[in-house]
Amino acid sequence: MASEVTTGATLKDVAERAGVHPGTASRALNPVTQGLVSEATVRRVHAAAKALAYRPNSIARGLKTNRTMTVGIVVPDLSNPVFAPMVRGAAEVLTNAGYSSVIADTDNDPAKEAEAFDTLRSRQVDGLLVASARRDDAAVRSLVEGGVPTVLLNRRTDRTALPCVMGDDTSGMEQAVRHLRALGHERIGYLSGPTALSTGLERARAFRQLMLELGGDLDPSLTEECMTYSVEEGTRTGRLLLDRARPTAIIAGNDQIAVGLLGVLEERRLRCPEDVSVVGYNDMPFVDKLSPPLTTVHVPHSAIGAEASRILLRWLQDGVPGSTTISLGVELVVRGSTSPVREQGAGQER
Amino acid sequence: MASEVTTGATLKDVAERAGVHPGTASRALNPVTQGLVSEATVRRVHAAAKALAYRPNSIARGLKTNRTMTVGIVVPDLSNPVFAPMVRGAAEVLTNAGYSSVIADTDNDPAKEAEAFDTLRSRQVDGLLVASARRDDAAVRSLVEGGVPTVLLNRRTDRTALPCVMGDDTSGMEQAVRHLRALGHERIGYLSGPTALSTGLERARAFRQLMLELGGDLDPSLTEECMTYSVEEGTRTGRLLLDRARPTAIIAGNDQIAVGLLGVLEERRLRCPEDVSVVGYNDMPFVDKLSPPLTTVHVPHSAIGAEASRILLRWLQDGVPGSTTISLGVELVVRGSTSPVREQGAGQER
DNA sequence: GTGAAAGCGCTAACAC
DNA sequence: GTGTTAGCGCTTTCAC
Repeated sequence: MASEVTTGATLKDVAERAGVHPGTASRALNPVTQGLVSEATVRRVHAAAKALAYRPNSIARGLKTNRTMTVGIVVPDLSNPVFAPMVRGAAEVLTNAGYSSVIADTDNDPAKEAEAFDTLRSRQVDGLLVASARRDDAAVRSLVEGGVPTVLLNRRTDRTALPCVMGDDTSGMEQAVRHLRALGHERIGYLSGPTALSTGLERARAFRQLMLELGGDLDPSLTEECMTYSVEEGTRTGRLLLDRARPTAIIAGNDQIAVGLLGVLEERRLRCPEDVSVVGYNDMPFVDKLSPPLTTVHVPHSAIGAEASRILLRWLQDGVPGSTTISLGVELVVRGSTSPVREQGAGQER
Repeated sequence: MASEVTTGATLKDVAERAGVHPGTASRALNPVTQGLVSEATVRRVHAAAKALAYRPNSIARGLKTNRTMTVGIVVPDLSNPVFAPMVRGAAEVLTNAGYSSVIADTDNDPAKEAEAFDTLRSRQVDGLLVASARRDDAAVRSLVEGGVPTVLLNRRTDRTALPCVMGDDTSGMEQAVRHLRALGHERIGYLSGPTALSTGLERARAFRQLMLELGGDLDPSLTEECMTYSVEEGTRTGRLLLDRARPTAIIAGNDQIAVGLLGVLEERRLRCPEDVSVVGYNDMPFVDKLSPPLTTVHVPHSAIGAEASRILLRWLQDGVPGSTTISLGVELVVRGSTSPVREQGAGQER
């Protein structure tokens, strides 16, 4: 007779082999209920389980207990270097707590996001980690109404009271602006991320606020908004900005935008940092190897994922959402793309 | 009475509302069995389902059908830029086929890998995509014995006959060596990836093979092996190599190693590409922005994930493993880190 | 074309 | 301490 490799042993098989009832076997195998069973039985059952290479069917358990020990993680684009570490940080904490992570990539598409939520709920995930939220996100709102424990990562929505873990954008922008002001820059350009995302809006607001406080030039012609966080948009808006203004420094809404901007500087024969200082945001891998190495705000993405998971786990355990928004500390990393402002006119026009 | 937001409607509820038996409702809702039900009933059931916002419980379905429509994806390190696109490519194909993806990050730890396989099997995944395999991987072998449909990505094992999708390492290395030879390089160094991984071994073999064929210098002092694919190891082995040899060009086992090497070149005041040409492998994001922009072999990681998923899907459908190993085309991308060899002695000693 | 009933593998309330 | 029983939500024979 062929050995039954594919079909694993069931609890009934284990019970039979140990000469006990399935119910007893279940108790013996579950660490929590194990105390209700005699030590000898526990040993026998465990031996039988081992002999049969018994693997509990968590699907069946989930059906009974109404908990799947699974959480859904929804990201806008896994190949974007800021989200992968977030997922990794989250998955690690989740795994250690016995949870599995189902991943969904929305490709920055609201329709796919809604679909992902649907699928995930169908799969009875116990909770959700969402990094794809737009400020006005109907799908996320319906999640709240559906009562699914959900924690937002990095991006938050405007009108929902969901817990959210993110980097401290105000602090990050403050460090960036102070750094530039300390170097003597007054005309500071700003290439904003999309303000349909909370990160884009909040960094832009913080920038304006800080410039107001520290007395920089708030000429609106010094600001341009990208439609997406991408190198291409950095290129496009960088050109627009430099076509009409002469900032001595530019802050970019994130590192991709900064990279696009660096390209524009090069194509216009403007040197960085001598002619224009540039500050990015996120501290993506390898931006320290660019030329010049990018001065940027380091955001602890992995920690964001980990912390969000802990909040979700607590929610799952207590049944009530815990903390609301928490901002993790960020830190400006000064590298080669920023330097003191040059004397007016000293070579700005090549 | 409080509205029952968290507990979704069940099939029984839908059936009741439509005035039919749950079995009938099930048939009406399932596209395959829908033909067995009168059109009027189908409409009534669908209406009821919609009204109750019915969401089928795929857990319960899985218990009955023995298929969870879930596949596990196991990667060694999600924050490594080569794996994220692979996962993304896989998840997209899988999602379109109605499957969900459970992700597991092994952190390059064999023990964690074994654990991940266990968990995933417990969760009754229909199949597995494994990108973390070592050449000698006991855990993967036991997967085969367990009969779990599994497709390997990028890295393959020595003695298992599992389907595997990867980049064509021989072709990649051939293009790299030919390029360098065409530029006049004869003393070509090689910073190998770990040969415990199939990619490390196969690229190293291909390198030696090609050098033999094209008549380059095969002095063993021109080769050094990294213990991991990392910038640090690139730095370490780069120093070792340059301490004892004077290659005019160096090929790195991957881009991280190349980045480490670039750092060593800088610290030794050797210019790239004037003094030493450098070739990487993988074409990670942003290596085109390094200085100099890295010449490297482009590997279609996202396509590897997608193709592996298709093979797995077919296996799941037909019940038999399809193709075995398939190599996807790779292409050398020539950028600024390689140039013609300089005259002997012309400035090599600063 | 539809209802009835069994059962996937497991857990938990209830006996004894 | 252990056996019994019911049932999680669904699919799928089998009747009719």
